[in-house]
Amino acid sequence: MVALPSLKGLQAFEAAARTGSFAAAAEELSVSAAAISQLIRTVEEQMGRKLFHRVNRRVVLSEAGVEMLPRLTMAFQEIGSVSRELSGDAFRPRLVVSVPPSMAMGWLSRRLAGFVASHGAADISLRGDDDPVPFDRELIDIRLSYGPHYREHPTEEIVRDAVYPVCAPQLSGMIKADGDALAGLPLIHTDWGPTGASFPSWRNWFEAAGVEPGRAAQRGLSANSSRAALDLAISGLGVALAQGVYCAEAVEDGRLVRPAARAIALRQSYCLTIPERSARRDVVVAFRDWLINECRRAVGSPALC
Amino acid sequence: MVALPSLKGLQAFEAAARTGSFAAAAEELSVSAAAISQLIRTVEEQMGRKLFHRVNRRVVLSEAGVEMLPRLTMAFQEIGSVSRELSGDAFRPRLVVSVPPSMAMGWLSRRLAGFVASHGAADISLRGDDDPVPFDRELIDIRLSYGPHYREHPTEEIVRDAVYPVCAPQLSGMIKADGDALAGLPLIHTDWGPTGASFPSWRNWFEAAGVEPGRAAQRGLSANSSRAALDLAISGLGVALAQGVYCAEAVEDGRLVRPAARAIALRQSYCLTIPERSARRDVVVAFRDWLINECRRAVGSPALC
DNA sequence: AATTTTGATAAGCTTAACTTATCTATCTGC
DNA sequence: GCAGATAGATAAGTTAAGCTTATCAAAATT
Repeated sequence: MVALPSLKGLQAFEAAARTGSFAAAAEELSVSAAAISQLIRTVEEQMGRKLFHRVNRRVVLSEAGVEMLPRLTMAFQEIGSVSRELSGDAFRPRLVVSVPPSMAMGWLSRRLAGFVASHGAADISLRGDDDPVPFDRELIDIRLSYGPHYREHPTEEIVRDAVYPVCAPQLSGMIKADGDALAGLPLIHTDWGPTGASFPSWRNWFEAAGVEPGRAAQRGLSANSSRAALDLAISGLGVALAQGVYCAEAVEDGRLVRPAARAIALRQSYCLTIPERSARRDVVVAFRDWLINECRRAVGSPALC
Repeated sequence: MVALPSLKGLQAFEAAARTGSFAAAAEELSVSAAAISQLIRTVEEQMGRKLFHRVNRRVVLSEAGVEMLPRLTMAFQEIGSVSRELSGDAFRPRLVVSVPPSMAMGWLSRRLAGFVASHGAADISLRGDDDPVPFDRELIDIRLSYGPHYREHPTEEIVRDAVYPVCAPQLSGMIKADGDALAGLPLIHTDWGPTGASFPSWRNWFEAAGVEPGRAAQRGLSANSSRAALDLAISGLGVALAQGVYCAEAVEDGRLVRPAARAIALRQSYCLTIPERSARRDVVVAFRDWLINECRRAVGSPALC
């Protein structure tokens, strides 16, 4: 940062530009109107550019001023908000969590109450984002993603998941031996979305099982999210190829069964990325530990076949 | 804003916390170390809270300090960046445009060069977002969405689109009379996604055409985006139900034909939302005019049947 | 053990930031 | 059209926020 102009000057400009009058800005900052006038003149000199057009004892923002105002407003608002929280007697830490959209919707939001219960209250912002996420612009504290993107930030592999067939118990009557076990059952295809472009399809599963898929692997229902596919499976509409994280719970409590044991490990692990700046914050560390635990518990052991 | 503590004090704190040392902060801000020490002490007194733990002639950030540092860093960076742009001899205006993901990918990114060519250079950030979008956090200047969300910001209806069947010219050989024209053709189903939850399906189209859809309306290919559906149609794999904006161009240049004339108007118009703060910026106004024009041209007249 | 480094504190100085006062152009209400 | 109010510019003088230098002490470094 070289030769930053006076912060007070910029603050005066911001207030004057936002309110549209030097007088109003003076009132807002509890100083005299003359002070505002001088500060802004100084900034204009330092910048070498007019920020206001003086016309008829009235001021209108110059183009440069119009362009820059929103960003300054945001910055000063953030500073004000930080100081207010800091001077209050207690502050709630903020935690910005980003996960793939499919997780944000059901899986994580259902479990989040558990974290809030076991740790203190925090202002948690849960975001469903596809990679890549803008860590700095959004001040994201922790990101869960499939595979290690973000070489520029410390990243750890959490757990390697697998996909395997699941269906409702009613459907499992038709099961024969592994391999062509699924011959008669309707298949549910999942459109994994951008996050899971490399996820196995039914075709891959049949290949791994050493079975000629026949026509079955092409037809059937399809859903455009893991979540939707699972719901269809639970409703008994077919066999879905599901990730352990999402379905292990339902398998354990009996809503789903595994008509065939073969699982295909995903090519990459789930990864946790925490930018340097957030790594030392207590909430972030606590959330990291909690999340890793939840992920491993969710995947469970049954996935490993 | 009541009793904001000294901006310089916060700036000193930010630099010291980020670099981890008063001495380094002093160097960065080109002042003496004593100045930093005093400024930070003052801020701590005003806040009524320690920001650093003094231990052994060394300082470590307090919890409060750790929590607040990233936000302050971002705010001061933004201020620095604004001033640098302002004091440079020319500044490129920033323009943050948000559209539904399906538009960001192909439709808009292909046309954007046209805007850049006809107007000056600008730092354009093109975002594909689902509604609702966080106008203020992201400083979005202009948002195109399907239907009027955002009552809190000035919003205008741009154009009402329609969906109609399109297919590759090779497929159109099998066309009979309107109505059951599509009887023999494979249908491509589109998963409109959250943006277009209310978009018409093939079932709706057949109903509007007064034809019993039979089994055809249920089977066939499906794609999880308008874009993908159109690509399939152009490849000759079937008839897609497409929005005018996306397909009018391909219809005009002959890559697609309309095997049946009936179109269904969408329930809502495309809407443009521009928050107050951005409404007076030149780039924003120019982009608004350009975008409206592009949308209307893209929809074209053939949609209106 | 000597040297360097880092932060705290004190005393005093500089000047950015502020106030008050005065002036002028414009708008408002009769 | 004329008082009165209003908004900003400018000048001159004041204040205190912010700065420096100097000194000290604890630790780390050599």
